[in-house]
Amino acid sequence: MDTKAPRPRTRIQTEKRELILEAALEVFSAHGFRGSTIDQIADAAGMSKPNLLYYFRRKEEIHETLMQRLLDTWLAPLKELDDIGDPLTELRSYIRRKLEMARDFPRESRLFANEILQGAPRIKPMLEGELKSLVDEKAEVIKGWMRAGKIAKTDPWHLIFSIWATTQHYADFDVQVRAVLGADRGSDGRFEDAARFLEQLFLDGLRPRPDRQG
Amino acid sequence: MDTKAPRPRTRIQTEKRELILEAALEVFSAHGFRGSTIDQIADAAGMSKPNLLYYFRRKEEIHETLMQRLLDTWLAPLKELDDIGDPLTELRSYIRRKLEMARDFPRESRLFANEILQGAPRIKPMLEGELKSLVDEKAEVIKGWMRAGKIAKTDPWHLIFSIWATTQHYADFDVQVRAVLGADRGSDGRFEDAARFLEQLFLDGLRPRPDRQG
DNA sequence: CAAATTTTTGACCGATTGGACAAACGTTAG
DNA sequence: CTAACGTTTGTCCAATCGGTCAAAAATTTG
Repeated sequence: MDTKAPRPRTRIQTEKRELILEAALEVFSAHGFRGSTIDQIADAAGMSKPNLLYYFRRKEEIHETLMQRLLDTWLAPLKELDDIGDPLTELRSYIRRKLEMARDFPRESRLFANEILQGAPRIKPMLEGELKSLVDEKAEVIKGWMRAGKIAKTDPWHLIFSIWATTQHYADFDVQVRAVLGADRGSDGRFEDAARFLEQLFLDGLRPRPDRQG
Repeated sequence: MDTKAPRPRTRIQTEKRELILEAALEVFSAHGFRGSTIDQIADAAGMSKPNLLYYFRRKEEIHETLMQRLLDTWLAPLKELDDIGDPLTELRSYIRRKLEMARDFPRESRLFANEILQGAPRIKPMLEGELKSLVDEKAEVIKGWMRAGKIAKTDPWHLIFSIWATTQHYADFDVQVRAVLGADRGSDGRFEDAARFLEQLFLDGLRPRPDRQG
């Protein structure tokens, strides 16, 4: 005999769950897990607390669902880092893609940062398993490029870290970036400036070199 | 007539306040402000909650005191960035100093990261005032180096951001770094590897160049 | 020593929190 | 229409939280 068949999901259930997750992303990313209350999320989703708890039985369940979705989209750019094509171009577009994600999904970035900052209590196994495997695999690809003389020889793991750090910084430390750049420069051109800077940094560094064009 | 003269501090007061701040740093940096309870801090400090509240009347008072101290030590390395000496050497030692701080004061780094992540509710004025001034000033110094052809021309503000991001990453995302590097490489040599990598990144970038020595 | 002052504690309080629950309401299929 | 099922709400609860308070204990001062 089979155990309880999991009921199919209603139209309303699908919609409302989506609404809740969107609201929860907003709230969790701004205040962290413990800093957020079910009431806040329910408010943001335009429903009552008991109603919200009808769709997600516990606060943790919302957070878990959110994290699972997040991780897929979050690692997608790295998965796309491929051995085909010019190495420098590949890296450059990886950096650009990560920077675009920081611009377009800052809440997701902050949700992730919050989790890691607190010691990753809920996703440590994933970090040590899935994430480590993926990074190790891509590190091998990068090592290949180095052996082939296509890019400078250096530590591929720390290279990946530095790309994560510099790009996500613009989402996670957004308030600080805005404050330092000021109202004028802190707005629209910000990400284009960052993209230009990071490209130059990762390609050529700071050591002055003779102008490559007249 | 003068208003209440603020009583001088007792020996016990000085000691116990220090004990509490140390405990609070541990707890706040691990769980964030809202995620931490006075009981946790009192426990970590080896005293009862009412006893702790005898030295700091409110939870926020502990956090404020902690933040004030933090900011001084946190900005010290940037303040030391001086116009004397070789620019590349100056930048290299700034990076090294920041990396050492991430290694030696990871809790302070995480406390700061927590505050910024949540939108810097308690220190935004400082970011827009003191911090912005300091960064603007140092950006001018760096611009001078660029005009003099001592380092490559690029955006000095984003350069500073990238140094902050890459170095603090090793404190704030420590769990992730450890998980990805694994138990073996995750331990001692980690910071030396990072230092070597960052030096190479910031000086020469990734574009392959002919070996500078036989 | 004794008086004054500082430090520590146990008991307590009101507010907030995550969550339970049954009853009411809405929707839909036969 | 009506029975069955899905949805929503008001009310309630126990636990936890930040913080108070008076009184006990320890320390300092004369």
